[in-house]
Amino acid sequence: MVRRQARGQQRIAEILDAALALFAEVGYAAASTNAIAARAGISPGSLYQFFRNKEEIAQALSERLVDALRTAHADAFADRDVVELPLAELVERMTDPLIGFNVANPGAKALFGNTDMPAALAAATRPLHEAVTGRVAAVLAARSPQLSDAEAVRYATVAVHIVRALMGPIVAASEGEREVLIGELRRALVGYLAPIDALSV
Amino acid sequence: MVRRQARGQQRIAEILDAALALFAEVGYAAASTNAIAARAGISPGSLYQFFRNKEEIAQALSERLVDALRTAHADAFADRDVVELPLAELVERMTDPLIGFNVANPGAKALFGNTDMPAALAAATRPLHEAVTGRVAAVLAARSPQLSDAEAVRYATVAVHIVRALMGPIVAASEGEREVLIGELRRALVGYLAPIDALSV
Amino acid sequence: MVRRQARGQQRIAEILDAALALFAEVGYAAASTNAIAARAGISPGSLYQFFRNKEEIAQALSERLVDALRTAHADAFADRDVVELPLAELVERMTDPLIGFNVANPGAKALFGNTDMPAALAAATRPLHEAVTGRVAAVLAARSPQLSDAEAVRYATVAVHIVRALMGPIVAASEGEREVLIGELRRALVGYLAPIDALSV
Amino acid sequence: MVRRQARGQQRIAEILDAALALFAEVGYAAASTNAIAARAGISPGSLYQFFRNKEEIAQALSERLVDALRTAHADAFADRDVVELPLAELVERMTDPLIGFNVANPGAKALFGNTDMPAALAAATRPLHEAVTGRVAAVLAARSPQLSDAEAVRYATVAVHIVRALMGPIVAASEGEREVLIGELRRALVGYLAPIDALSV
DNA sequence: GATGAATGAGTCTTCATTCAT
DNA sequence: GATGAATGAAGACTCATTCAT
Repeated sequence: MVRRQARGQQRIAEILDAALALFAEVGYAAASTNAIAARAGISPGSLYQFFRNKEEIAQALSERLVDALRTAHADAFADRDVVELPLAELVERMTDPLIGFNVANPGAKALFGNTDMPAALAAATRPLHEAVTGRVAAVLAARSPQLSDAEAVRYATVAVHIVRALMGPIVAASEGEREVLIGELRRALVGYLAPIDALSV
Repeated sequence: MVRRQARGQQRIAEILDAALALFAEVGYAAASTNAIAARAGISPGSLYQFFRNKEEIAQALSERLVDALRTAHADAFADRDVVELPLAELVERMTDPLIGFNVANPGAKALFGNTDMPAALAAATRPLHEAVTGRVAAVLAARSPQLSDAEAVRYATVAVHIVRALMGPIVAASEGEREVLIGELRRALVGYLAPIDALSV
Repeated sequence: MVRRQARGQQRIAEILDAALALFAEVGYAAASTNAIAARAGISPGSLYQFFRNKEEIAQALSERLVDALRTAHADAFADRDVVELPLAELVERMTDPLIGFNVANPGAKALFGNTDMPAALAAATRPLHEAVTGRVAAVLAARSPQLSDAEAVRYATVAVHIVRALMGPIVAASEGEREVLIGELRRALVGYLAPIDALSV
Repeated sequence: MVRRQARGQQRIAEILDAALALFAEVGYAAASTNAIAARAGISPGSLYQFFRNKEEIAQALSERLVDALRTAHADAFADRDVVELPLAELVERMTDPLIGFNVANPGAKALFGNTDMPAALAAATRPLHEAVTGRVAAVLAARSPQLSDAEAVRYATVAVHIVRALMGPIVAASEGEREVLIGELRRALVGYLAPIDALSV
């Protein structure tokens, strides 16, 4: 039984890998479930044994991203606390794992870096976006206790949108150009956040 | 003959209106040509008398946006020159017509505010993006002559991405929330551009 | 009024020219009436002022072929009578104008050299085929009075089918190869007809 | 699994049967894939599980014909060798299975007896025509070793065209008329081939 | 007579999803 | 659980033909 579930988990992982890879290549809409199944080495019917529909795949993938990001985030702040860092370094530490993940999994763009998704996809990826935004809001609130919840969320939302907007170009850029763009992204974030960051003077 | 062509022009306008409205509701991919035709009050065949394929509709729509933006931009700077304004006001003047247009035509988001388009759409809307980015780059270069071309284009690209990223939320927001978001957008742009704007000391 | 009709006749001729040219390039089925009209330099509506439907164009074209062939045939036997010639020369004289016409108007293949036409086309071109077959049958009967009508028609039908079958390759062949194929066609016809030709000993 | 594939093979056969029947009735161009599917008792989507497009159906059908003809040909010469027969009997033995097959499957005319095909069909059926012509050329060469390859192929091509040309009438004819036409076809072939057949004195 | 927009059924093909085995 | 055939509603696009001007 454990064996069973283990195999099931592996199948699920394989499907998600296949989906992510396909999303990277052709985008969410153009990635057919049959193609995902084929790339995962299973039959279409089997795919539907694990996911009720295409949307659920995106959902599961989103959850996987949430987990990965949670871990990365925790790692990034393992040694120092969020309130001890200068803003520039904070931005760097928060931004780096996100970029790293997206560069490593370009398919994530379809879930994270997309601004105009079909309604279904938007719904499926909402938890991902909320998780990311929530974490950022928490950090901002921690550093600037005078912020209301609404303000923290608003600033976080804007900041996350900026990150998402530049993720596409960053992932698509050549090695060299990428560094430059990452620099610009950080500069934009610092420029935006400095005025509302209590720890920045 | 003139009558004919006048009617033709009107049909084209009606089709583009219908397409824009549908794009606003369901996005580019989900807007079927048959649905566009139906909404324009014509038959599918008629649509193809004016556009060779779906992509061409997006293209024509893009051109319409380019024209509208060119006009709006010219109007915005009719009285004062680009190099005479403080950065904050410059941002406001450049940003306002864009926002106004997008709020009035929410379908524009599918063409302008989208980050992950099907290849065909991306090709069709490239001129639009280049026109917008080019205009911004020109303004930046005019204010900061020490910038290389590449730098001007890079800063403009990033700035435009930021605008596009926030256009979705701005358009979707309620009246009140919208103003707040617009304020944040401006703050983000000023924060990003001030360090490289020669006129901002 | 005469002027009117003259212009009408010319329009008809232009349409038929356009149709023939298009048939040559893409075949009957793929030649759209709109394309024919465009190539004739008129509007689709105008085309239907002269022909009630696509089939009628093929019909008119067939009639034109019938006329052309009648003339060519008459010319070919202006100096000598059909019963005075050796079979080989007879075949040559009957075959030459047909080949000449088809080489000059490759579109004719769609009407004459086709074996498996849509029912409508077959009906429209029947008169053409009957005219050609009828003429051949008449010649055969003139030379071999002992043939019954049915026999003359049957031999003529087979002979014409052979000609049609080889017309495609002949028209498509290069200059040099063409002569060889024409030779083979003649040999085939002579071989087939000699046994039933009273004048061939 | 074997069961599965067996069913697949049967479906393919059913589709090809349906296609052949429809081709017989309305020709290749007018036979829609939906109609083929309907006649095969399946949905349009199912058809595309076995064939990537309409052309591939024609291709598969051609291959089926090639196989059937190969078998028939082999049977026809099981007892005697090709070089031992008088020309008239050779013609009969080569011609009979072809006629038999076409009479039994009148749709074959669309693939085999057609002279003016859409480009796609022509490509799909080339192997069929080459197989038939090749076999005839081989027989001619075996009987007349002095023939060059080019000559053998040329004579074979012409002979096959003659057969194709008369196949339509033969298939369409009534029982009685058919025999007569078959006789004429043989006579035509013998008349054409006798002069170049070394074994016919 | 001419124009060209309009029609709408029909074409090939795709794809998310289901179901018998 | 797995398989892969089956489904059928769309989708983009075409084309012979009609009709208002």
